[in-house]
Amino acid sequence: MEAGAPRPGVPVRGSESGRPVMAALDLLGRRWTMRILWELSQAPAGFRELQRRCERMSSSVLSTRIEELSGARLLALHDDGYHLTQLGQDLVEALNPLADWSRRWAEEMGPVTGEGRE
Amino acid sequence: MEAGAPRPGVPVRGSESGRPVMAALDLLGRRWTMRILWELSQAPAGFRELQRRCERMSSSVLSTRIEELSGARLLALHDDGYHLTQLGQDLVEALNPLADWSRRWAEEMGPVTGEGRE
DNA sequence: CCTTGCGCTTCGATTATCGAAGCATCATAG
DNA sequence: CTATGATGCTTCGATAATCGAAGCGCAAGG
Repeated sequence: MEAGAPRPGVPVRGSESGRPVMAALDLLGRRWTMRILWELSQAPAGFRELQRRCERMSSSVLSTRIEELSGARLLALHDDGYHLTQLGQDLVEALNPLADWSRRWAEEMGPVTGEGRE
Repeated sequence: MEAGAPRPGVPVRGSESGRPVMAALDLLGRRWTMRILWELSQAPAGFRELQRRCERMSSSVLSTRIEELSGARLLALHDDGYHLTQLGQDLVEALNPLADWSRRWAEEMGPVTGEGRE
């Protein structure tokens, strides 16, 4: 059985507080979740195509994540596949500063020291 | 053995691309990571105190996370305990829009149906 | 009928996380 | 010196999350 998607106002994995941001962090903190949102922000996709785009993530997990994200009203299934809701798009936008930060982080960490591959 | 902290420029759990933002998402996507950053942004804390603040998270995981986050230069240990680096503080700030979004999300999801604890 | 693609489920194997116990160290007290 | 209690951190068996290949039911095409 499913524990269900985290929702604001309800205690959540890793936090008893039920504060919205904690619920969000819990939802986003699950594997593949942010990647799915990112991919769908680029273009809608059906189940199998989404799986392909996410480097062949496990279908069982994709199924679970779709359930959670649908329940959280971040995405929905149309004729042309899954796509973000307005709420979902807003979330992706809220994540933009993180992308900016990560670039600065990359610089700070310097050109890959040590055992960089490639 | 440790796989090591994700670092920008190096392929990462859930992404072969090595794009900085994916490395960041991988790092943040691990359990307790964001919570640890959040707690340290409120005030520095030693190992055991940090564990207490995070609702008694597993010490083994805390140890692992500290290793990862230190390696990523987001926190460091001083005499007064662990505390965020500048980079770490910047990350927490980059996460602020997420907090804003989560409040709107909470509204959209409607007044907690069922047994909400407010 | 046969094949292809679809959304999605099942289930055994692998990995991540948990959590109680313990180790080594330091400080204070007796 | 011993004892006690705090620290940072590790160990390891148990549980939960994730993986991934196989398959189901359905619809469309040949």
